[in-house]
Amino acid sequence: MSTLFAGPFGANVSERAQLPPSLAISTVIFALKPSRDVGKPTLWLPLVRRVKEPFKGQWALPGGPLAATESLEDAARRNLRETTGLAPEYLEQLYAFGGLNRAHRPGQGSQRVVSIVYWALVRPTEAELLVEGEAEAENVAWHRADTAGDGEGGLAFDHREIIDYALWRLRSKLEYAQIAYHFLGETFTLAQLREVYEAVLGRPLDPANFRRQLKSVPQIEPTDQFLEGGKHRPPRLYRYTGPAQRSTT
Amino acid sequence: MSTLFAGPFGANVSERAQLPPSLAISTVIFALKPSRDVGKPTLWLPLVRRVKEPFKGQWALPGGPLAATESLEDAARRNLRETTGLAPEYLEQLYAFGGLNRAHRPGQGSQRVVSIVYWALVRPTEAELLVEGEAEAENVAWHRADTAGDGEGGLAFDHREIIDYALWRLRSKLEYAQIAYHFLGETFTLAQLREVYEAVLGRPLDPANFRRQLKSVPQIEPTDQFLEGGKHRPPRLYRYTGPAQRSTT
DNA sequence: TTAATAGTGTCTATCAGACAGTATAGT
DNA sequence: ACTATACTGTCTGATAGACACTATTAA
Repeated sequence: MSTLFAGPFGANVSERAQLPPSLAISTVIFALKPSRDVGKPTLWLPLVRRVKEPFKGQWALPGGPLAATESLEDAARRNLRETTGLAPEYLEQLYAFGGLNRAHRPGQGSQRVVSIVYWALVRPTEAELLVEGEAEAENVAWHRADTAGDGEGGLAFDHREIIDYALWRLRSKLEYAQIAYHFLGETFTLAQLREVYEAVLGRPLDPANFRRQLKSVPQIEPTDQFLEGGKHRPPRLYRYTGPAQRSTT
Repeated sequence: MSTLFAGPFGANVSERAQLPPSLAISTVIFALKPSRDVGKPTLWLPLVRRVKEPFKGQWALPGGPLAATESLEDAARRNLRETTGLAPEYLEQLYAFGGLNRAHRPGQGSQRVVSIVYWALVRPTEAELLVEGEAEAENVAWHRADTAGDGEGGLAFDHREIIDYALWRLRSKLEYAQIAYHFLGETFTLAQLREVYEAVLGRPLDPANFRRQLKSVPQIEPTDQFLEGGKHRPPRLYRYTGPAQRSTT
């Protein structure tokens, strides 16, 4: 606290002190997409290019200010729809970020911003909406979750750290909660579900043990359909019949 | 969304729509205190009495507005110190609450408030500061966490729901993280630690199994001291040597 | 027939819960 | 000696990881 007014930017700090902090909502939207580099699907997320300073031209999480007549979650859904055209079924609050120096480049004064960040999981069908979608599509693009911003001078604001935190939360939650289905379609094979786990956790899983564990979950019901078209024995399709969204955290 | 402007309070809603949402910080402070009703220690928390409308005279979580030059966590610590005199060593963000109708009694218009809520665990020695402490002590009092506000027309705002959510988070986190020590002093017996778990989880635990599990945690080191003064065989005192605060969530 | 994945069975180490049994203090 | 709690040992059922083995399709 005592170092707060020290340093070359003291004038900016005291200037900012006059303004009340403003509130913004951002969202980390995870989708599983096949990656050319790796043979297996990996985690991707849509980012929007900044058209204004600060960080003009750099990539940032979709988001915007909080309107006065909507709840936090409604604001997240609206911003998502407006900026990327997505309407994810799974949406949960991640964290409120309120550090002092996150709204501007170091040394440039601007208003203090507190961001309430949500995270979402979308299916491939939902993710396609983005590709065909909006007019401003050239300013929205998918990036790999683990490397977004790497060779481009980094992401805007503290969004790289926010994504890393969201990745950590996704991994933690996947291990004890039933959320992997939100990456997949209505029906899926156990191998597809295992690919989700492997992509998120970053390590291979034993197919036999994975099958045994998942079969003990009553919410995963086998259908009488099989996935045709593969080169080999067609796998059975399963369906998730549990609640669409689990309780918070 | 379509029902937002319906109903008898539409005028208030549109009035609020002109104002930007304001930001507040509140904190749920848990302490373990012996309870007269039950023989065992139970969870308590300090509440402050509202001196202004809305909810004047009712009990509320300690908190206040966010100053422009402090981080969210600093704001939580400052509000805590000012309202209750407490300086907890364990402090973590709980959730950001931003529903439309949480800042006022139903039917009374007022500005929209978004609250970022922190939760804290304090030791008995820290908790005593409150008793002797501040001048406005008559407006600060300890309440049982599970029943606070029950026979008094309820707590102010949505604070009863916030406390219930914090209780749920505390129970969840206790089961997989090393946080129970923050309720205890520098050294403690395994029976005391077990009492913390039993009070938080609300169920008895087998002393033998609890001992075996805790002994497999290297951060819990036995001292060569024993707790004298009991009526029976003196138990060994242990010390927690891990990091003071674990990573977020 | 072969390749490749789907799916089953089984062995083992680990661990949580239950609980019997021993140790040691105050009274 | 008695009692209450501290502390240890052991049995059992459940489960995760490793991995051998069988089944079924397309080419």
